[in-house]
Amino acid sequence: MDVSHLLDSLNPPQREAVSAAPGHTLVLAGAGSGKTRVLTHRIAWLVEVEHVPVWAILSVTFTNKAAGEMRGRLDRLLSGRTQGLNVGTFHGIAHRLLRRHWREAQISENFQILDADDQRRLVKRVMQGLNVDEARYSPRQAVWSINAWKDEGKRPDSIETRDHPSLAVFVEIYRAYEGACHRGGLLDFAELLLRSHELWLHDPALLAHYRERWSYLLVDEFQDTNTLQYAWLRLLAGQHGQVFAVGDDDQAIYGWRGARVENIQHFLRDFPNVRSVRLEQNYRSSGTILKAANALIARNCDRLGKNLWTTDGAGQRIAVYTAYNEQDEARFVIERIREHLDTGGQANDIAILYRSNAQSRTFEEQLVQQRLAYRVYGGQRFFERAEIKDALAYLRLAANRHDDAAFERAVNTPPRGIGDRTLDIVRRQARDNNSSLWDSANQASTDLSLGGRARNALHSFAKLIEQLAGEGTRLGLAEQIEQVLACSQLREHYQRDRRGNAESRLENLDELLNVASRFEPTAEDLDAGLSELSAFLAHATLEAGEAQGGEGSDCVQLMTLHSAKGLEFQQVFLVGLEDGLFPSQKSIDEDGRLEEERRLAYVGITRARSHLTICHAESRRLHGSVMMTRPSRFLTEIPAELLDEVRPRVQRTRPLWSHAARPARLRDTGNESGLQLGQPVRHPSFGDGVVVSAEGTGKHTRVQVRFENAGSKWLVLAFAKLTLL
DNA sequence: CGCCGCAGGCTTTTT
DNA sequence: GCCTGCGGCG
Repeated sequence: MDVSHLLDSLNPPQREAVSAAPGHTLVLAGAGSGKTRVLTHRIAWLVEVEHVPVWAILSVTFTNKAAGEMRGRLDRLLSGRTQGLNVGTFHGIAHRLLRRHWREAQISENFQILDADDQRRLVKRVMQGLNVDEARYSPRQAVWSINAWKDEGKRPDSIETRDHPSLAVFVEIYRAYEGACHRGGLLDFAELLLRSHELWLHDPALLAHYRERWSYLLVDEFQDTNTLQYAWLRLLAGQHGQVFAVGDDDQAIYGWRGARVENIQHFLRDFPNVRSVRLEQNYRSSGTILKAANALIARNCDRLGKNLWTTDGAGQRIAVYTAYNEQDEARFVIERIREHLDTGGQANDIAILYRSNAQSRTFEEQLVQQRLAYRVYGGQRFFERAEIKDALAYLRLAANRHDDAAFERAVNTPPRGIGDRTLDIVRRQARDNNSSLWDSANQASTDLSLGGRARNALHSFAKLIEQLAGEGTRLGLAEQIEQVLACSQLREHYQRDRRGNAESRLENLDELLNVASRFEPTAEDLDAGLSELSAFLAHATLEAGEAQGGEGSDCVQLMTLHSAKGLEFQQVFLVGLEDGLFPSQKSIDEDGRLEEERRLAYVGITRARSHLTICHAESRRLHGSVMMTRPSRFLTEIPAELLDEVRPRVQRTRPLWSHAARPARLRDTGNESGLQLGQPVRHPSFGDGVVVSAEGTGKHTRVQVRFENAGSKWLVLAFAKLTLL
């Protein structure tokens, strides 16, 4: 068998991974080392050389984008022989599994998926039903706890609360929320995974079937798996399944949402005879950029250890610019971009990467001013827009009357005289009878606990939904949505909306019709028994779509470091490298969180192909007040000989501000209190520190002091016993 | 019902 | 500083 077309384009370690003998394989793939290539070629190898039937292969990714990319590459590599090959996200695969086995999983046949927003609302409702004091127990935290528990595979009964009474409140919320989800046929994202895991656990025959069926498992971004996903994979693999895991512990940046890098080590421990392969040759960045990345990441402990190298030359040094403030930083970056464009460069080559979304604003303002095309990643996605969710809520309700989340949304949007008073009665009744809002509303519209007007309103709402459900079954998806928009008067509602965005809302609704008319359920959807409507609704929630269009157009890209993972750009501007921003203050304050920030910096640096520019500002407006900043510790961790200071760094020893450059608000505070930003001070209990920010006047003056050993504190000047040093 | 004003929060994001 | 959500009022 001639396998040259699968191996020729690969380097020796890549080849080793792709052609690995049967068994488990761990590929530690450094940034830019061709991991997707290895994954796709491995699948092709299994199919063409090992003669594994495509349906026996399950390839799991985290994002739809990654899954789509993989599918596209495989189509080319296998020249279209990918019928029946399973490539998908953890959630997508779990979803299909549950659609097919809803009975065994003990869930409603036409269950709906809750997105983060639906989940938040529902948890809040549940908390109100339980009379939980929202000031003491925030809905935010409740949602977070529930998701964290689910990600750990825990149900309310298996959570130990004896030592933590306050935890018990959250467990009760979790329990009540589970009840509400069950009644409404609703599954949140984590539930998809947890349910399918439990489905296998409780149904050995079914598990055996899937173990038999999917005996070749491939996992991308293995460092991002959480406890539940790992358990899911391990269960599915069993004794005979072969796992091919690809990951990079140095690019693990999602620990804060439950990802466990340790799963890489667990894989080596839990699975027998894992062959591991390191991919360290980098095909993306210049030698200098790789040196910087290597030096930085070498400061982390507990690494599996990798050192990126390239056959390319050193290339340019990394430019470092010290700006006055965030305005100056943006001005500098945009000037550089102008230069690049003026010398014939493409805007597409350029990315501005930052730690937090709030930073994009300054850049956007100046890009607009300079009339440069740009695109900001992140933000609201298409199917998460209020008007879209409003329209879909009617369809959801038509498909499943007991969907309380959809009911809450649709019942009074547009306003039809079903106010909070009425709804509260409906909600209480639903709670008392353990029924859905729909049933409760229908009951309320006949009994006399409500006024006539409210009864009528509820009654006509119910009629509307029945009508949509009745006529809808004969219509195509787009017609069905059109019918919703017309009959519910949603369209008029948005037309009347004169808060300035009526136009874009209507455009979005039109786009919804477009999307719906183009939509076709996949073979897998149909296979799992989904109707066109259910498939569309699931698609809307599981693949909420791009946040912004303009994908193909030539523009500068702005995004957070997190969203930049997996991408590469000719020229990267890494901005806001200041302690407190990047690394973020929270990760400095809390123990053991710095390494993840450092990995984030590593991800940022390794996005650049040839030009990397790092910026930091000496002062920055953050949460409303101006802060003095220090260059990020990560900047000092890059060897100086790799850096090129664009402007000599201002001496950190006084004067920090020339009189003219000092912002007015700061000057005021400075004059009155005799304190200057940067002033070293001593506090009787916190020790020595430096004034980094100030606000207020007279006896209300508060200063922020960054103490050497006690972190940052806001102190009221009149009371704090500060000594000037 | 809908508008307005105030308080509180505030890193990162996918599914 | 900006956004969200809530409560009060017309």
